This record gives sequence, structure tokens and C-alpha cells, in this order.
Amino acid sequence: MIDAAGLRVMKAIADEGSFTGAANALGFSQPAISQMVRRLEQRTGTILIERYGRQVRLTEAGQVLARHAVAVLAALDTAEEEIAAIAGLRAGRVRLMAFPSSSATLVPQALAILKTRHPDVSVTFTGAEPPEPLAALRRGDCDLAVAFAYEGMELDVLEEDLSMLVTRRLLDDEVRLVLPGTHPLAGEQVARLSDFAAEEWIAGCPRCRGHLLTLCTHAGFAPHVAFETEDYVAVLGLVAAGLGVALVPDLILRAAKHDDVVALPLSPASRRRILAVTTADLQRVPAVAAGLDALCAAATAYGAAAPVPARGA
Amino acid sequence: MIDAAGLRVMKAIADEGSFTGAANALGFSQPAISQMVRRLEQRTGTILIERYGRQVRLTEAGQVLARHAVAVLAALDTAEEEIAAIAGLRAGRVRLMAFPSSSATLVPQALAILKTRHPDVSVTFTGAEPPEPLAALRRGDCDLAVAFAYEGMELDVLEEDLSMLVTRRLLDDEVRLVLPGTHPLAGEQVARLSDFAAEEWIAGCPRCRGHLLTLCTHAGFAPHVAFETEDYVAVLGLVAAGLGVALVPDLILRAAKHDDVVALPLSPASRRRILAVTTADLQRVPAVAAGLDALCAAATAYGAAAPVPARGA
DNA sequence: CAAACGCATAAGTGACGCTTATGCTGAGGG
DNA sequence: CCCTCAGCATAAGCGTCACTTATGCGTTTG
Repeated sequence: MIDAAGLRVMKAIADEGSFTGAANALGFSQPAISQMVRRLEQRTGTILIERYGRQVRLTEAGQVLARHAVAVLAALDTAEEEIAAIAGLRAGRVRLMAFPSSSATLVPQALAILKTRHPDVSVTFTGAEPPEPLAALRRGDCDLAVAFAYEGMELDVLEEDLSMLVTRRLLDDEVRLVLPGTHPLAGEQVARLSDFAAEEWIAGCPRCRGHLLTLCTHAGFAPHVAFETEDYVAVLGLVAAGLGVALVPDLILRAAKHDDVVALPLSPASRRRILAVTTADLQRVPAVAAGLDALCAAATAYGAAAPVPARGA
Repeated sequence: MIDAAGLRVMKAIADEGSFTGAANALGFSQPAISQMVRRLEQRTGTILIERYGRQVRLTEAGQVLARHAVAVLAALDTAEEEIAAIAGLRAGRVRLMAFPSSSATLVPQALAILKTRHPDVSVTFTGAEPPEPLAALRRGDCDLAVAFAYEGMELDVLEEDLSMLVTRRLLDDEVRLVLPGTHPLAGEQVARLSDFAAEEWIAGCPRCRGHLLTLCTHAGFAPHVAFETEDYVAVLGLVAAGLGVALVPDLILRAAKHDDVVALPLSPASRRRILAVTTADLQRVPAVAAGLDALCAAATAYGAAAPVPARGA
């Protein structure tokens, strides 16, 4: 019934004291104001303006409208400003979720970059096991997720479902074989899996374990998995203690170094692909896009840096 | 940029959880909602709604809009309600002004009627000498005025300027000659002015004095005005004390009776016309119209009542 | 796997609201 | 006292905005 335009007109008339003045102030022609007022009057069924001679005055009802106009227009302006702030990255929010082992390296770097670039964007981060980040993304509880996928897996059923989501490739994380420094093959340049068929194996997260099994199957043996833990620091500790060997992604090795272990590139090489995931719509939200960019920047920084040497520093 | 309709749509989507639900709630078709959202999004330059599969969710910006929507729409509703209250006489204001001698009789009666009929309409009354009520009306400081005009005056210059104002005739107030009860002519049925050419005269307000002079001129003499006061109680007191005679309107005699005086009808009769005055626009304001009606009702009540008897009760 | 549900898109159309042009009336000045 | 200016009202014209119906495509559900 009453719209913002009408209120704006009433306020302009109250401020300017005339239809012509209001028209100039609002960038309309004078008849436009006349018509607007008439429409308002017949919509409200009340006379809003008293025409006396060639001056106009607001009636009580007109003053009511003009008074409410300031509140309504102010609220509208506030809303617009908040929207503009979100659009201009002077505000806004990104809710990031990632698998735990990314939390040590890539994510902190990305968060730091984002904070530097856009200090007013608020970021929340939650580490969670797959497929929780993507589930949260689908539920709307998260704006941006970091996921990974082992490449070369024949069975896509093991991969997470990426339908209706958009991904951005962050970096290819080379998987290395970690063995004790005292191991006979610790001096090699590369590691062939078949040479370790008789070893005891230490497996990481469920999907990493699946990847291990797949690779070993290709190499012609079934690994004997002696230990299983999602804590990669523990994995390295176990290896250092000589309790077995493990496949560990390079990204983790950079964060969790261990002096007593050696990490050899695999031959043939195997990588896991690390992806940023969001939805098509959220991708266009400035704060999310900024978060995405920050992740990419952090990833390229890692990619540019030399991979860890085979022998622990 | 953002209008009330857009906010209403955003709020409806937030409440209903779907475009279709919002469309039903607002009485629109579903594509109308789609288009509105798209328009809002390209106007704000921000994505407001995240379409995931066949469900829709508000983005942060969308939530901002929905949140402000409740405030803005509530303010709009409040404004509409206030206007409706004014239109429905559940609120509103009448600022009444009248010449002092009306304050004792007509105006209190009218105010009582108005208060009974519309208890929620707020009335303010100010007594003021002419032409102040009409000046206030022109300035916009008053909504309704009570004025009077002596009829039969050749010179309209003495009357108040009624241009650009609308009037409503309330009642014709007969002017009587007031003389002491002990006066030789106190027993007559009517009074001929020429019989009082030698009397001392007591005059009322300036315009009443003008009227007196006009009437006496017609009667062929120039009155000797011994006293002048705007206080009609004082006039009656002076007459009762035998200090002179006076012309006093019937309306005043009803309020200010005095046992020791006699009020005779004039021959030929003379009346002053009492008018309600307002502007064409204010006439259409419900509260003003109600005030006008109340004045008319009070006036007809007075007209119906028998005029005061010649001899004081 | 089929049906249903929900949003997006396209085309059409009606009406709402702004513009220019003009008239009328009151206010101010010569 | 008349003339001119200023300001609101009205009329006619027209462009555009927004809502409608019809349809398609995708996802979800039985």
C-alpha cells in the first residue's frame, strides 16, 4: 500500500516545503509529485497535504507519513550499506571447512593471506573428516571446503560426490613412501612399491588406506597393515621407531618433519589432488571468492616452494 | 534501489523456504518471485539466494535483507495503522479557535459532543480575538475556527476576509438591547433604537462597537459611548448598575445572565451570523469534519432551545 | 525408473508512472 | 490597479517495468 517512493516524496515535500522543490530534490518533474501525492491520498483514503493558496502544508496524516519516512528510509539505507559492504569486502563471512591434515599447512597460510587482503571479512574454520565438509556445504552450513582426491583411482565410488558443486584445483600433492632412516633402501632415489611387499605398513585415514591398498594391488601384493591412525605425526613416529613404512603426502611432510625418517618419491609416482570446493552460487559471493583466491594463493606458494628433500632435514 | 516489495519478497522466501511458498504467501506467481529476486540481485550487485538443487537458501546478504525487512515492514505497517486510525477517527487532532464570547456556550457544548462521539480524537481549543483565529487558520496553526459576522453591514470591509476559506453557517444570533430592570422602557416587548438615542451606551468588542454605530446611524443618531469593555459580564454589570444600555447577542445572554437587567429584541431585528470556518482541504480531514459536525450539532441544539425571555430569570 | 516437484526462462501484455504541454489561481511588483 | 511571475493541477502521450501463462530442465522421491 505505502511504498518507499511515496515516503521519500512526503519527506521531500516536508523538507522542501513545496512540490516543485521536492521535485527538484528528487530529480522528478513537478507533475510527478502532484500525481504521487494524489495516489498516496487515494490509497490511504486520507488527505495528506493541505493546499492553501500556492503553498502546501502537511496535514496531521501527512506529518505522520513524513515522520515514519525518516525511520524507514534510514533502515533502507542501512540495509543497502550493509549489502554494499558485503559486496565490497568491507564485511562478510566465509565459513571454511577442511580435512584435518590440511589444517596444519595450506589452511593457515590461506587464512593469513585472506586476513591480510581483507581484514574486515570474518572467517571461521572448522576441521572435519571427509565427507563432512562437503556435507556441510550441501546443507548450507559451510561456504567453502577443501577436499582431496587420489588420482588414478579406477573406482570413483571411493571419491567424494562432487555433483552440483564447483571445484578449483589447488595443488597436486605427491605421495611419498616414508621409511626409517636405518632402512636398507633409505638411500635410494625413488621407491618401488613392490620392493616393500614384505614390510609392515602403517595406514592413515580410511581413504588413504584405500589408496594404499589400490597401489599395492597394482604392484602385485597385498600390504600387511600393522597400524592405523589418522594422526600423521604418530605415523611418522611409528616409522621412525622402525615399526613399519607408510605412504604420506608431501604436504603433510612439510608440516610434520621427523629427523629419523626418509621420504622417497614413488615410482611410478602417485599424487592426491587437493581441491577447493564450493557451490556455483557461493562462488559469486565476494567473501567466498576472496577465500577461494586466498586458498589458491596459498597453494601456489606451496607449489612454488621446493618439495621436501627425500632425507629428513 | 531497494523497495518495500523486494524486502517483502525476501522475507517471504526466508519464512516459507521456497520461491513457490513465497509466491503463494504473497499472492504472486512463482516466476514473479524468480524475477524479483533476480532484479534485486542485479540491483544490489550481490547474490542474495543460493540455489542448491531444488531448494533455495538465503546467502549472508540475503539474510541481511530479510533481517532488515522485518524492521522496515513493521515501520510501514505502523505508519499505515496510524493513518488508518486518523482516517477512522480512532486518532487525530483538531485545533479549534474561536472568539472569546463563544467559549462560554457554543464551544464547550461542541467539545462535549465531539468527545462523546469520538473519544480518541484529541482536541485543543484556543480563544482569541478576531481576526486571529482566521489568521491562524491561514498560517496552518489551526484547523477549525468559529467566527461571526454582523449581517446587513453595507461595508464588507468590516467583515473578516473569508477568501480561500470554506464556511458553514452555525446559527443566527439575535442581538438584543440590554437595559436596567428599572428603566422606564423595561416593560416593552421590543426596543426601538431611536428611543434610546439619549442613553449612555456601553460597547463591547471593536467589531460590536462598529455594529452599534452602524445601527444607530440608521436609527438617526450617534450613540454616546460611555464605556467600552470586551468582557460581557462587565457589560451586564454596568447596565445593571444603571450606567447605560448595551447591545448584547443572545448567545452571550444565555451564558451570562443577570437578574437586574432586561434584554429586549430589537425592532427592526438585527442578528450576527456565527460561522464555522476551515479550509477546503482540512474540511476533508476526518477529525476536522467531526469537529465541524460537533459545532453544527451544538448550534442546532442552541437554535432549538427557546431564546432567553426578555426579563431576566 | 517414472513421476512429481521446484526453479529458470521466454514471450506477451497490461498498466502504472513519468514526461511535456497547458491552464488556473494566488502573490508580488510597477 | 493591472501585469507578471510562481506554483500546483490537469490532460495527453508514451515508455517501461513487472506480472502473467507456457514451457523446459533439473533434482528428488516413491
